[in-house]
Amino acid sequence: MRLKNTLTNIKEEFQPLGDRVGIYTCGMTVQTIPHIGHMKTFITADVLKRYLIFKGYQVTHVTNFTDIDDKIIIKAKESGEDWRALAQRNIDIFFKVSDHLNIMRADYYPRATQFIEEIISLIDRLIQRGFGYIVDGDVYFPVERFPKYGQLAKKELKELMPGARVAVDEKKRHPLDFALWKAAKEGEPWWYSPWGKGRPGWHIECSAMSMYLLGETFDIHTGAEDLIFPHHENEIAQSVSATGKNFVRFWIHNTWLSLSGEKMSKSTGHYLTAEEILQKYSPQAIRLFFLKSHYRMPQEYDEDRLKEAELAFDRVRAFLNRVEPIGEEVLRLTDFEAAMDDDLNTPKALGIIFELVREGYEKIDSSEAKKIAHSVRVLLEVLGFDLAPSISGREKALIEELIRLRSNLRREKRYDLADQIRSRLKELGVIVEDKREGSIWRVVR
RNA sequence: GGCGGCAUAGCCAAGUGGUAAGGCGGCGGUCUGCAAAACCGCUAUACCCCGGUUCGAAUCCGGGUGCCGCCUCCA
Repeated sequence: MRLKNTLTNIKEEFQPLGDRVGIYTCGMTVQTIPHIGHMKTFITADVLKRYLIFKGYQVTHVTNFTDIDDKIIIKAKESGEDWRALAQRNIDIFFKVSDHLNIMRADYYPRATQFIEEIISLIDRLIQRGFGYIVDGDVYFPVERFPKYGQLAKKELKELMPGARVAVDEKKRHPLDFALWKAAKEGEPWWYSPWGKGRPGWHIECSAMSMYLLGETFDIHTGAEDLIFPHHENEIAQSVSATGKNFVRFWIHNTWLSLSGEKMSKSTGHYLTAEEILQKYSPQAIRLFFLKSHYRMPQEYDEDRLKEAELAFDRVRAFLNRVEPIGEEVLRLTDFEAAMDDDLNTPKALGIIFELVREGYEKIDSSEAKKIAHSVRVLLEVLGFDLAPSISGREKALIEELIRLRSNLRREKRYDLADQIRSRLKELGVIVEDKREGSIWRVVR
């Protein structure tokens, strides 16, 4: 399997370091509820993880929450809510949305505030080794002391334009030095540290938590491309400086989701929440919308594309509804794996699944169709599509009773009533189709 | 100023040297009480432009144009 590594900018053959594949996904700063753009990142990581598991790897997956930072403090102060309650509320919504989208739960969901001790000892280690300096209770990382600074983002220290958009803090020795620890101002939350009361800087938590849970060198770190600089660059600088070891072997970054041609961003308010999108579209359609485009290609949020995905997935679901899956063998598996092995080419993999579906329809009443149904099921599940029925047994029995009644009406040519039942069921999300051999039905949405 | 990404049919989107996957839409047909679904056929002489390399290029090289992003917090 080859994965495009941001560090080297080429597709590299992936081999795990040890028995288990360690994956760290940069999670949310829980100052707001998740928007649809966030979900692209978590679905990308989900597909990578599911595919690795499918290939037989043991995976340890970590997704963090940044539950303390400037904006959380500001927001809490503005609303009068306790900052912990605010963070928890957003975390709760994240889980609700994430589960709804059938994103596999990570093995660990560490929070910055639960790792203060580890963070402090990591900062201490950095200071001991000369990679941290203290100014008025703040601790900064001196980027000039790390020769490879900029290697991930392919930036040269002297070519960067510090202060281009934000005033340079005169406390720092170099404008790009970043805070490992921030002294608490009046009224802010704080923890005790050797440098006084304060809180961790943004980047250090990810180094502390990932190394604690996955080891000082681990396999895969994922996130959206906007985190490459400075966040991931800083993670590397801190971690390597503290341990003297390589930090992450594969850096995987997905693109942003844009909205009306502009980046979707919570700081500008230019975004749509995940919850509102889930009101309008099925989790499967949303997943299909994302996977139809390669994770590293620019993608625009577009309602028409979502509607399209809904129709396309409905066709697949209707096939699986009609044909009982039978068999062991997964057809087209070699093609599917070749696509996925090539840096997770989900658009190509989906193309293979759609080809199978068409072939299945062609041979709808044959045993071949049953084998195809089994194959389609397996492959869709590798990609994380939830194919479980969305209705209860009682609902199913009721619907089938109505269909039976309607069939009798049709036999008696009482089409007015039969059509009424059909259109009423449609309003309720149950599609009825009359075939030569009888009526079939399925649930949409 | 530096760095990176993208440009393929009506729309979305794979394809990185061998003659254009897939999805949605559209048109014609089969089937059908009607509807729907499904199936069949058609829907890019062609991949932003110009030049080059090659037997052969959407794919490689050079030069343009356009759009987006990063160098602030952001998934």
